[in-house]
Amino acid sequence: MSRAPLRDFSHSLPMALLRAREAVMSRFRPMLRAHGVTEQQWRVLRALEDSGEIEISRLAERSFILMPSLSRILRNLEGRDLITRRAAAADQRRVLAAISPKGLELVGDVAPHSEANYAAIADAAGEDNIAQLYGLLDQVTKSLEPPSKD
Amino acid sequence: MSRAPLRDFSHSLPMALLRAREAVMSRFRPMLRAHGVTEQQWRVLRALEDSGEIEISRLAERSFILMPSLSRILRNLEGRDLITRRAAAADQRRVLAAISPKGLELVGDVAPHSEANYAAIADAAGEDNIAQLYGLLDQVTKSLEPPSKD
DNA sequence: GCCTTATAATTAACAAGTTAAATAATTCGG
DNA sequence: CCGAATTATTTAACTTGTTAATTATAAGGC
Repeated sequence: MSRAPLRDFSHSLPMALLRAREAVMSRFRPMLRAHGVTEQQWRVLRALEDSGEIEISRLAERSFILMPSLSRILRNLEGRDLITRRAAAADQRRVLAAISPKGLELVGDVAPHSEANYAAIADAAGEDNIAQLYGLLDQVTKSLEPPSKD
Repeated sequence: MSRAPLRDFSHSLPMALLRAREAVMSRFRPMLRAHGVTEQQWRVLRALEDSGEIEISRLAERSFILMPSLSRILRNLEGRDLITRRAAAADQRRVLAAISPKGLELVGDVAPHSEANYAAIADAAGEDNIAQLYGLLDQVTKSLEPPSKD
């Protein structure tokens, strides 16, 4: 038998994950765009609403956005008065971010549409499949992450 | 009971997919980088090796890269003599791309490392989990895609 | 109290994602 | 044939991802 060629191109795990993510996000992006926020800006606003004022390093972890990207996103959101930033009193290196009233208002406007989308997705794909997918994704992700250092 | 707040921020399907994808890709990117290609450039080269000379619209579908991005990537790869581009004889609008000998050589160099990485990932996450994940991703993706128009 | 080292955040530089607009070639109706 | 509508690709403009370098502040050793 001949040497196995490269894995069949259509069967790549990163591609399958990308495709699935795109299938989901394509249902969200138009709605977010209509409200003037990108997917990542929305993640940041949601995370800030969830956490209250928070160090931006932790915000980066929670929203799963790298610091350089987050830095630009916060500059943008601050410029639109959707968030506030201030240096921490105890340590001037640390920056604390918080969602503003205007930001809260935006989240309030967008949230119902977001929830409706999630419901439509769960309906189309099947609640059970989604739940199973969550579980499997978490499991695989954890097994691939390097042993955490704390 | 109070109105349910927004879905728990940590339980978003797009985020779970993004995290899983990042867990996988973080094992590939350094290796690809060492060979001077990005993840997307690698996808394009692999797709071209797989398909032979092909219309770039179809290449976009296969590599799951939007045309504007692909256009830039092909310009880059052509500039490095890793691929060739030419107009189709029958229809001058269409552009055909093909991998070059130099591109094939690069793929040959990178492929063993890529395969080793896949094996390590399958080992770490469990073959069964990966297979199950593939199936579920395909299923969910298909159920969310709009009914194809052909 | 200094000087080195470490840490938090930003900036830089380049590649890619996303949407819209522009360009160029083809098809189609008359 | 000829001009309007279509189709394939590229370009434009803006945002984000990725890695490396830079800046500013804090912590520790002496």
